[in-house]
Amino acid sequence: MTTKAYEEYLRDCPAVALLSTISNRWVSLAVCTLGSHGDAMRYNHISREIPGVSQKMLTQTLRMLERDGMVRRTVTPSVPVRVDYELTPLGQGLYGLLSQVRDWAAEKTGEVDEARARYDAGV
Amino acid sequence: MTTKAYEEYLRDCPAVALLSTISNRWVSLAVCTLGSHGDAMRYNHISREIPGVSQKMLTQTLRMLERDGMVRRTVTPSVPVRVDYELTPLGQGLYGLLSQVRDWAAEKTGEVDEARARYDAGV
DNA sequence: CCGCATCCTCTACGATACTG
DNA sequence: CAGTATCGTAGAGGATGCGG
Repeated sequence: MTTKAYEEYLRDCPAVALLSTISNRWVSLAVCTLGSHGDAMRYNHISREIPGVSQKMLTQTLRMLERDGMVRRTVTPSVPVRVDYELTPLGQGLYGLLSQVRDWAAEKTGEVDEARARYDAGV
Repeated sequence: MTTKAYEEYLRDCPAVALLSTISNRWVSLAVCTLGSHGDAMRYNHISREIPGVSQKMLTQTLRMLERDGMVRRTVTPSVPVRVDYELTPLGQGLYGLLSQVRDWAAEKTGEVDEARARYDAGV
């Protein structure tokens, strides 16, 4: 439900609000997918790169990113329709950060796994 | 439910799995709070810095971070009990990244707001 | 091919109450 | 103070089917 106090926090501190909307697995996966590919990608291409994402969530996430100015959506009215997505400069800026988080995650996976094993054993 | 394909994706690609667990608002808020404060913080102190977070979510998040080796939890058995949380070197590494995302969010808030206004008007 | 609408299921999360 | 335990709900998110 998100408390009243939290909603006020978000209203008073837009940076936290934006951080909160960015801190979402579908957002980071979508941005990283688009960013690492480099140029525009078709809808099905993106969905293939994120195995298991439902079209609902993918569409919803891409729309949100488009609304926030992170992604440009281009419709080519052929038959069948062709829709391309690409990061805007703003989105590329975010990708620059998120890709570092992704790389950090890749590098630290082992360390985290060990910590988990230690924690689970120590209980 | 998270599809079978997605679960396999997480299993096959631990970096994505870790990225997904990090990409969570409570995680980023907790890490940023601990990181920007610099040294150890008591439970109530953290909760005051994140207005509106429920104790349930805060405890759950801190436990997860502790299990993943990002946070050290220190219990001082006085009366009443005193519990301190601080980032481990691993957690500090993550903070180094997340703080950049936070700063970026702060800087780009205006740009995002404009994009939203444009999008909403354009519909 | 892209994606909206519908329905339905789970689970994330909040509220509340109780303990060492 | 710093939790745990329990319960209830809103909303995330998946499955399915239709339409341009």
